[in-house]
Amino acid sequence: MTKKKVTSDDIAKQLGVSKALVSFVLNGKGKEKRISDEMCRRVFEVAGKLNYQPNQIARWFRTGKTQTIGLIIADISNPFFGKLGREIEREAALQGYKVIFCSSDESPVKFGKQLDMLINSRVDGFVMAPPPGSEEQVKAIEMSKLPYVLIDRFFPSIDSNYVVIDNYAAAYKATVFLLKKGYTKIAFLTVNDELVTMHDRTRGYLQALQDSGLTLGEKSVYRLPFSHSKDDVKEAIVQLAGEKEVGAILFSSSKIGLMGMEVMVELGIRIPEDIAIVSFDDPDFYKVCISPVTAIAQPLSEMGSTAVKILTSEIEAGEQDLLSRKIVLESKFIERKSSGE
Amino acid sequence: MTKKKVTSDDIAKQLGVSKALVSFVLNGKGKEKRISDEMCRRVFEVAGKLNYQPNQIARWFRTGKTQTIGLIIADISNPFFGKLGREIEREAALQGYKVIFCSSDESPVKFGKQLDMLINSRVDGFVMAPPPGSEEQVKAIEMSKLPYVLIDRFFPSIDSNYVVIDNYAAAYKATVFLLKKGYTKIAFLTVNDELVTMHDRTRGYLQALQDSGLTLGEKSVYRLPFSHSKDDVKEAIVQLAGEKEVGAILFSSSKIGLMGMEVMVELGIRIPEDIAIVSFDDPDFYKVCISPVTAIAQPLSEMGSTAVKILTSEIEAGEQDLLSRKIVLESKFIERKSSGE
DNA sequence: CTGAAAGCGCTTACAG
DNA sequence: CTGAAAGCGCTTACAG
Repeated sequence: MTKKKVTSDDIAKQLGVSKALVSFVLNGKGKEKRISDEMCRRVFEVAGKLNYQPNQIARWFRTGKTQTIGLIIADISNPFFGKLGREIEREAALQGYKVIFCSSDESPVKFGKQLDMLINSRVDGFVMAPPPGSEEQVKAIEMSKLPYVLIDRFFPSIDSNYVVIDNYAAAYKATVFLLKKGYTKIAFLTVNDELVTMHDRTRGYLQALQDSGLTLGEKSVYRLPFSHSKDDVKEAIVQLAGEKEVGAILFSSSKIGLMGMEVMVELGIRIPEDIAIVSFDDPDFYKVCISPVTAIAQPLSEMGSTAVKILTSEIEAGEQDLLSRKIVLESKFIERKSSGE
Repeated sequence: MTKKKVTSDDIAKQLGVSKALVSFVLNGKGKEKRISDEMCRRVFEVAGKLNYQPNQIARWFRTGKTQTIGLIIADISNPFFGKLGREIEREAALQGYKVIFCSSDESPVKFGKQLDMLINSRVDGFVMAPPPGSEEQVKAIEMSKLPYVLIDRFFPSIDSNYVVIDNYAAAYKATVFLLKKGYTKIAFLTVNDELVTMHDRTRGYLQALQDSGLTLGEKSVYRLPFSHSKDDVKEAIVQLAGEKEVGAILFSSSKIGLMGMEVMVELGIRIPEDIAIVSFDDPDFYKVCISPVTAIAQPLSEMGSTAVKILTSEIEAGEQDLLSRKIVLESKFIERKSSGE
């Protein structure tokens, strides 16, 4: 168990050849460079005997590639991003990439700093869910010439790769579902409505109401402040349950759905007897909630692996495709008890 | 918006000085090296004007430090590790480190590969929750001379840094709590009992039963197979609810607790009327479960930040402390409805 | 007190 | 077809 790191030069010296030859052989270019089989065999033999571990940093430095992906999501402790992150890690590993995780907390400033840090760390590319109001930061990536794929969100003003679901259709469908159940007073509780992703959900909801001939309209969309706290949710729910006499609520994410349920439990509002609920996202625990939650499940596994595949193909192509890949996947509606009989 | 990367040499040439001087100034060693204030000012000025971004890889290569921590947990999509990972990321960022996330899926083989990959990527150290049976892999880290801190778990056979909670005491307390509620038939559902962490929970549970004069003992400990599926949990629960006529179950983790509740919902077993439950861990959703879950909350924030602080202090000290830091934190018992009146 | 030179460990273009 | 040499962009020990 020696302490000294063995380098390619050590192998070369021991064999009386140049370290260039060692490098060729170890990188599988022996054939290509017409190095004799016997020599190749001996290089591998000595490398194994010395337990040679190439210094990756030297390689990165030389090649400019780090085999690293920068991932920026809102918050890794949010189960939605946890599942997504897991898939991204899995697919990246499959392709020989490691991933640096960053949580932006939906702050454009933090996001910008993380982006700079990752660019300076010479990641090969990014997968990210940019926070609201971060168009400038995203555009600035262009300067670095690094490829990136947006996930869960995108900006209409930026022509980029992205992987999202059809949010409009999903919200429309969920709202129609509640209407068919007989609910007429349906509220929509959301946050980050500036993001297309979220706004498409709002649009889908409103359109479904309109198409049904109801005119509750805008009044029933509750846009929570940017950094929403449980108190904000509470205030909204108190109003909805009280004067608004709402019969059902559609939550625009599981994070807000969870907060909503917490508040309802505290206030003694029964689900679905007093108020029925449907929620975007489908974390595992929705099955065991106070009333199992009717959910709009996103194909997180497919979203994550698709994003990574697009990214690595661009990294390996050496430059960005002229054509951005814009992937829109379908979600799955899962009925449970929270939406009533 | 030029494409060419600016290097420290560009700044040096423009000022007619050596790039060494530029390096000194930019690294805040101007004073130390007695470089005139005027020169320092000009260096910063030109660096700003050229929008100089030092090539971190070159720096890493030169210094051998990457300002990167390797984090290996079981599964980032598990809320327990999600919260923990979030705290680790936060504290690491505070200290100027980025973190590469790896999920081992509790596989020693995968874990070993991730370790090798991270060592070759020259991370500065590790924070990890090693899977059962990975003693050899952990010991192998010694060869790399890299510092590491275990989290949530440790191996009695390895003298290392670690941060855990007092699992024995927590399980003991939870069991006594159930006994005081009047339950006499209490089962303990667990997995990975080979890990001290988990085994300490088992011991605490058994000791509490013994101290109370009850002799249900071993028979009520259900050790699920290593890679437990919902079917395994179902089988156990069916037995417990049926012939065993158990009145309460203590779950050894939130992952298994969630599965347990799913099964109970499917089987129509009411909580706590038919069977009361208490669970280790306290994910957010425990508050809104079918019956809000009485939980043993771990201080995840403190665990994460403590682990990172120990690690970075060792990284910066240049070598491992002779004394391993073994931190045992307290957990918090939170009573909710799932444990009955 | 200041600055030129060496060198980290690879890969690859190029000369023989 | 093979191998010696250059060079990636920093930092720091060392000579002046």
